[in-house]
Amino acid sequence: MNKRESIFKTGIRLFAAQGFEATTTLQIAREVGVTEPAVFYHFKSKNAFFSAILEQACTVYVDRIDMLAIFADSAFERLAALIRIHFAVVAEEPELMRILLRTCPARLEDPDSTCITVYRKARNRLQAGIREILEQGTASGEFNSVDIDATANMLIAMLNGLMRQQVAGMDTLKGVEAATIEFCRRSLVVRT
Amino acid sequence: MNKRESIFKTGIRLFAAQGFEATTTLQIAREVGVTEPAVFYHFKSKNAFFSAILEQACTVYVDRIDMLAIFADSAFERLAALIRIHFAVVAEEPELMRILLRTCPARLEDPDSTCITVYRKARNRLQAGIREILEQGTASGEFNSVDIDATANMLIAMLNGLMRQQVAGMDTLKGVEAATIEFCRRSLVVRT
Amino acid sequence: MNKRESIFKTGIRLFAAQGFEATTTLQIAREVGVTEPAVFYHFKSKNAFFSAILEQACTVYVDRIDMLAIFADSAFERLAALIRIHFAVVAEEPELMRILLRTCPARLEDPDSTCITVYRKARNRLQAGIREILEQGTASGEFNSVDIDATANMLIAMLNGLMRQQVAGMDTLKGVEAATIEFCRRSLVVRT
Amino acid sequence: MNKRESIFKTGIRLFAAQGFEATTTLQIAREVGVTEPAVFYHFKSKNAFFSAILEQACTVYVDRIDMLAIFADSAFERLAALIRIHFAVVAEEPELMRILLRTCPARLEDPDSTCITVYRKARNRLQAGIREILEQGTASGEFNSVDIDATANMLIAMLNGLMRQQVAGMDTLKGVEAATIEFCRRSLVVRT
DNA sequence: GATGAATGAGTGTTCATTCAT
DNA sequence: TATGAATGAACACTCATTCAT
Repeated sequence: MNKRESIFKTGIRLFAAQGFEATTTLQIAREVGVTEPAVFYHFKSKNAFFSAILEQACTVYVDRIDMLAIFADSAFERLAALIRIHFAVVAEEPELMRILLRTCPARLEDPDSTCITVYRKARNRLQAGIREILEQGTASGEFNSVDIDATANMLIAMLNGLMRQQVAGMDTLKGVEAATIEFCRRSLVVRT
Repeated sequence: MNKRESIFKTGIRLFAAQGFEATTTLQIAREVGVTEPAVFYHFKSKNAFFSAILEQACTVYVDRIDMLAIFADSAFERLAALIRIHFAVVAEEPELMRILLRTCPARLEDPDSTCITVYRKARNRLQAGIREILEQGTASGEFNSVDIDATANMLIAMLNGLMRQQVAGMDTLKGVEAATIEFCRRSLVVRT
Repeated sequence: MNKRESIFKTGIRLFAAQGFEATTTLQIAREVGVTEPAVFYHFKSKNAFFSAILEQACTVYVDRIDMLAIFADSAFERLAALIRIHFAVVAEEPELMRILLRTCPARLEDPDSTCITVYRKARNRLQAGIREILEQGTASGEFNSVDIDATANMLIAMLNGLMRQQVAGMDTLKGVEAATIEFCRRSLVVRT
Repeated sequence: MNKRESIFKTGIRLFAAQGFEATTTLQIAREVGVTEPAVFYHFKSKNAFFSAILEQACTVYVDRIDMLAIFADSAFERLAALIRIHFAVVAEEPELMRILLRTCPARLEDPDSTCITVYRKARNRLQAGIREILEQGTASGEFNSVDIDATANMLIAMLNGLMRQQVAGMDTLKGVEAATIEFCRRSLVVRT
């Protein structure tokens, strides 16, 4: 069994549960069953360790967003898929998403890591994806006409808020996903 | 000038800018121009100090939510007012709201304070308010029929996400507020 | 009794006996009878602590060199006084002089302190003093003519070497001082 | 190419540049291009490694001193040769001499090595050599009569100081060597 | 001969907190 | 009210060294 892997996974669990500052390298080591320097053998520093985890969290998220490219039926179906993805990724990787959402921007600027690059990619993919959906939808007449920039911003905030709610709450109300999709459908899709 | 007040205000500023862990009592004392024990004279502990600030943040927020009771024209107007309030309170008290939003749940369970009570009151007020609006709107035929619980949850998540976006971003897109209101209007209000 | 003073004196003793790296802040604290953070309360860091000590060592040394200005009888008497001073200062403050001599240049460049300034002042005073003596002696015909720069350098090296020998050896041969003075007299003073 | 040799040479370079404590075995290994345990394969411990280097430094030095036995023209010529040798050995092996001069006595008492033996031999050879020169010179009437023990000590201190000056300074004043020899000639050689 | 992994024992430093004054 | 001095407990991190492979 790979000890580096164990350390990594324990790190994810503890950082997710307690946050970066409240988690000590000694605690991680103890839970894995190694000594503290072992953590530093596998990862250059606590910062670098956290960055590696954060990078994976970003990667997991970005990968899901990128899968959307295939769904091209209608603008609304793409939006619905985007919403579903945000619920699904929290359900699948709740700890990584909790870390991703809780990480304050200051930590991202850590010079030890390439993590900020991945983080920005995640943000940009989402923003670009939503804007594209709105543009496609309004251009084709499928959607009511809206202020694209502002509505895109609002939708990002909404998805962010929903993920946080899901991540925080132990009770995952399944109805929220459906309600969100319907809410958007009524608001955006032109009635025939 | 009141020293307790100075300490309190400096605490708000620093906790908002750096978070709880990254802010030290020594730093607060220095910025105020007193010595460290002076902070402990006025506040029992760092936790208690932070709780006092957090309580004020909750109070400020709850007070705004409670003001809504007066606006009773239509269900949608109440919802719109609620949205506007969330933008307004961030604009008026950005530091307090930043503290409120960034505070991780673990910190709220501090036994030193009554802060969690106020915090839960805030959450409950909002939840109750939104549910009431949705019930009123659907009952009167003003709104389309929706899953009230799930939609209320979604709206709370959305407001939360929007506040965070506003609090984090230096660029306050004014259009987002209008876009959000319009988004909700199209989704909820029955077309005539 | 002043604890800061105790820490300072213990620092001198231990740094002199063991050097900078081999002396730990914990050890200093224990010998004083306080806890480790007490050292950091009185001195910003181990570096800054050492710099303060080094500064005092430089000051003690510079003060002795400066006293020489009064002795103005003959060039040779001034040189003899300079030599005597180097023996005397080691006898009076052996620990400070040991620290001064052992300090490697790298440590002097510590940005925490003004210590390098004092150190350079010490070097320059000595160099200027010796050159002045040689110039005065050769100009007045009291000394044989010599290469002033090179001879000054040699004399500095000799004084340095003698101080080290004195500082290192527990057996302070009193004869060395006299032998050194006579050695220089025979070499420099013109025979009549 | 011999790896043990590479490690040895890199050790000399780093110990000379940074001193014993500030040089880590990991750093040595990396600069050589091997892993840390490789250093421990070739040398029992860091102490033993350093001792081996120190021993070579001593040997190099002792060998030069011993060469002097051949020069037997006059007492003064032997002394001049001794001085020249001290300048030459620094010019030829600056790193080894830097290590030799900077090594604090505590390190020499390492029980892992025979290094102290060689070190003492170096000291004793020099001391014996100088005393012999002085005895020969005074006995034959070539030198003025001096306190032999004390003058020998002074000359050792002087040579030590000069080596340090040479080792520390990047500016090797060639004049110093000549000035030193002339200084000693004037002081010791009886005028005819 | 050499390495990857791991460790025991420290190292300087920080921080909330206390207490006599 | 407020401070100077001090502390207990921790923290991230380092280093020489070991050992199975």
